[in-house]
Amino acid sequence: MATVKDVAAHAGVSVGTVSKVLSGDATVKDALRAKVMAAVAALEYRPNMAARALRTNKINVIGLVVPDITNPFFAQLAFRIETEAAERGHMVMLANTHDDLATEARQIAALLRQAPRGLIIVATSDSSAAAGPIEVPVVSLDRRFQDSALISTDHAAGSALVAAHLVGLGHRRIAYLCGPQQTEVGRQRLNGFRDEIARRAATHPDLVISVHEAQFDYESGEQIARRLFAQEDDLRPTAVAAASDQIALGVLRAARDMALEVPRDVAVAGFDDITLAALSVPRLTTVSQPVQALAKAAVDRILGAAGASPAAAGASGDIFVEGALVVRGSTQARVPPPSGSGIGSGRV
Amino acid sequence: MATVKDVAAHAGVSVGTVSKVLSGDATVKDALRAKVMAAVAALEYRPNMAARALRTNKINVIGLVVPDITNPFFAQLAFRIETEAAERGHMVMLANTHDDLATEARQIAALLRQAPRGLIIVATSDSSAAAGPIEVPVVSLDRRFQDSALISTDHAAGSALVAAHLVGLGHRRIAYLCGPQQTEVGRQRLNGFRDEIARRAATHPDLVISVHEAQFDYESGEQIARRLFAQEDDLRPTAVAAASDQIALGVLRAARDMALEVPRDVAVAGFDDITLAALSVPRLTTVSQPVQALAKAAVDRILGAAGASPAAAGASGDIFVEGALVVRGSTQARVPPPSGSGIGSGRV
DNA sequence: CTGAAAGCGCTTACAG
DNA sequence: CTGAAAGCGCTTACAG
Repeated sequence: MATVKDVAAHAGVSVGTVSKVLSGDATVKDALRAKVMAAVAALEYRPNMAARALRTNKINVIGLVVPDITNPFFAQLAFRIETEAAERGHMVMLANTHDDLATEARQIAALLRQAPRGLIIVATSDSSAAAGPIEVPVVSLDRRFQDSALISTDHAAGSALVAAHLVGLGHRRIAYLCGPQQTEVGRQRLNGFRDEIARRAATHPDLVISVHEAQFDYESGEQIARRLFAQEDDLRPTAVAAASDQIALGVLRAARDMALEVPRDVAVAGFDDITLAALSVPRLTTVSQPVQALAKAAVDRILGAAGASPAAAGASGDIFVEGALVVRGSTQARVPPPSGSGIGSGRV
Repeated sequence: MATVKDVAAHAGVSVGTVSKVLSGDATVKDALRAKVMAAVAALEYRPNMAARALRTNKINVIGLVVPDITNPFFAQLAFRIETEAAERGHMVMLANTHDDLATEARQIAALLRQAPRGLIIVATSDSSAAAGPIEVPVVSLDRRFQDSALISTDHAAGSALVAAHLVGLGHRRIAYLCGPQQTEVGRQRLNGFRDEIARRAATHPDLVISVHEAQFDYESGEQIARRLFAQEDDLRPTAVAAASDQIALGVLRAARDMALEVPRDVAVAGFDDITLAALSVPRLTTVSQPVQALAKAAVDRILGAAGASPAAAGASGDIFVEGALVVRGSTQARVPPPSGSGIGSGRV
């Protein structure tokens, strides 16, 4: 491997000049610059990153910590983060914590030893233990790590979109299958949904909501839905919104088993827009998480936003990005939209 | 950050001794070792990886190049590789090529600049262009990169397992939906299936196989299956094996649409064992790829197998790992097993 | 068994 | 505008 020394000799200049040319120092005269560039090309010189890192004490690497890259949502985040980082000349070091606190601590320590530009951490679901001050920028993604700033989907706003959609379709008896209330995500999604329903109840006095706590999984969704669907027709909800697509898929299964047709007999909506949501029968109305925006915000935080909007962050430094309602076959109008709202008012 | 110098001063020894203790040099006397360790603990000393890398010219990092980490199979490989590497004290740098040749070349160059221990590459589907000699160990995973050794599932053997399973269940009229024959995977899976059928035909003269080329996707599977299922009962295959789960899922859909019950009217089997395979109705019989063994073999190749089996590699250095047949609800016996084979002979 | 010293490849004040 | 020199933190022959 050629070094700056070789390049300097080949170009007939000092190593200092080579270094300046390489770093784009504007004070180098064009003639010298050209000679150096020629030598760089001739020798196929590639800078030694370790030496540069030792000298400057920073390396173009971002550490990414996730519970399990096998989770499709985390894989999507990782994909976007890596792509964004690559565009800005940085590599990504990946670490899985297996959703285990001790492993998380170990992985973070290992990452820190590489002296990365910063850390993007999707924390383990157990609240993460404090682990001594970290000298590089750290940002939490999706799940908060210690007291670092959080970047996540605006779960409450997303749930509100679903609530508004269902009410707009004419549903008045709605069941909400919330996630575990000891999780922040579970709470925020429920709050957003309930608040929006409360707002709508002002103009729709007949609006009724029932809330049922589920796990974020298929089974609990199916189980709760079976109970709901076993009720008489005029008690049964006409729409079921779930705190996750997994739950909603379970609801879909229960409906099919109990000979209820979706969306004719009951509308169903989820949250997350996992791949399966577009493959179910019928396809699932849901809220897609703004993966790319989340990834970009996280990388911007570490590398410094180049022309980004620092205003997006609140005083706490937290950033919440709005998801988008994706309307598919599992929801449809119960009654025609009020004539006053005009043609197409049912679209979102 | 404390340095070796600080530790040396704190322990009252030279930096050379500190370094020796840290590297586990056995010649250091216990008394000194203890003093050094105490200083390390007191100062919370953490070695500077950049300095170590500069000096030794190697860094405990493995580069991993995949087309797209969002692909569940690659995500699983990445998860296992990272876990395996972490256990051996190494970090993983992740790069996505977006299945684009130019991006692949750029990502590999970027990775190489970090002077990693080696590169594990899942090549882009287009044959990868040569890109100058690479100085570190490189191993291809799943898809061959240039002329580097390949580690992959033994696709032919896996297909043979499916063929043997179906014949063993009593099927004599079998359709095989192969993958694109310009892909190596497509060819190997077809060859393995066809060879096993040919072998069985020796003892089952009535065994008939028809082969139909599909893409590795849902749609082409559904489309071909519709044609197959439109045939009269005594021409229609009693079993359909597909070169991928995606294809098989399409077959399942076609069967449902045409009122054929799986597995009663027709047995269906796939390949890959994607997550969806265990969620379909009925659940899909398939071949699971030995992800963990593949990952371990790849890491062993880069880091040097600690007590592994070098004998596993052929002369070419290629390693093929056998997948496992996973029997689920989509296949079942057409006829009782021959009495000679005893109870339970139908199990695999 | 331990220490002193060189040197890995780079960047960065500092002279000139 | 360019060059000479120090030094980042570590490891490793080499003396002793």
